[in-house]
Amino acid sequence: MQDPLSSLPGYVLSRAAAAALAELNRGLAKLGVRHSDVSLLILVNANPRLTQSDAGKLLDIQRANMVPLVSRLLELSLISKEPVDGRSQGLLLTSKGKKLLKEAQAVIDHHEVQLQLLIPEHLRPHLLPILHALWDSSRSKTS
Amino acid sequence: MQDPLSSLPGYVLSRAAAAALAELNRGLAKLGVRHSDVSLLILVNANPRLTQSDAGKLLDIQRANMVPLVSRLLELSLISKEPVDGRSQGLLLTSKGKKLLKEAQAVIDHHEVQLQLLIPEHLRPHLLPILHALWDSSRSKTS
DNA sequence: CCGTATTGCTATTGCCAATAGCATTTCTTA
DNA sequence: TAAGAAATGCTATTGGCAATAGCAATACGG
Repeated sequence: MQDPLSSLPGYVLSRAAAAALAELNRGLAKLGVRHSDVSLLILVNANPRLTQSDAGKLLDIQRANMVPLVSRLLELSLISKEPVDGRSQGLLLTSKGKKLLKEAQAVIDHHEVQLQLLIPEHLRPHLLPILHALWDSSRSKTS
Repeated sequence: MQDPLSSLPGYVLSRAAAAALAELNRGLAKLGVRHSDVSLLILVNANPRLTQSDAGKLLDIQRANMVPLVSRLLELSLISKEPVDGRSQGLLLTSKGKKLLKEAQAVIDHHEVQLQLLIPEHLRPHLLPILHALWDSSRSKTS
């Protein structure tokens, strides 16, 4: 059986990412959240009163698509909104949100460790630089 | 602005893959196909009379999800079906499919080259081994 | 021959992203 | 300061892709 795809870095990149994401979501499912939820929680935790729009810019999620994401976290009482001015509202973690984030962090930490363990030791230091090289270029285009 | 996400390999992996995929799809859009279409075309080209089910196993796409994909390519006359036995049908590239694949290959080749160019030269040889390390582990779980 | 597995399919659901458009508020600057 | 431009949050819709459950027809194996 010929498999010309597994020699294409682009293809393997997608598959590796999909596998990692699926694995992460399996871990997060226990907490009732998805990876996108957690990425927002992490961001809000690090930047209290972050605007929904600004969070979207960092996460590369468009304003329109932030709405259901934020609504969901509001409904779960994981975040709250606090008016900043007449149109913007700063996001904050509730105590429930902080507690859940702590649990999610444990899941993520474990996930990241597992990821590293998959890679032969001598290649491990190169993982992040390579991925950043691939990602950062697209960032300069987008923003 | 704190960005705790960009130090997480798992997160950066997803973003890098998403960026690469989006870029590839931009290139393929001119041809009226998507990356998933092309991955199937490549596979069928390398393995004529491949069964839809077997292609799904290689691409990690479930049988049910292969249906719309194959239907689309049939409708575009890029592939054809040839009965193998009472239930299976082998997939074949039509001449139109071969022609389009050749154009798509050019797009992909260019895409893969660009990908490599983003990475500092001394890291380039490590790209594929690292990605395979991440991907292959999930393959042994799945199959 | 009979139970089991396989193949292709329908139908539905969920997640995530993209687009277009809208009302409100803020900023800019002439 | 008034007027145009930009930002913010939102609605509504669409598309791509994956997951699940279930079905009919066919093939396989003891």
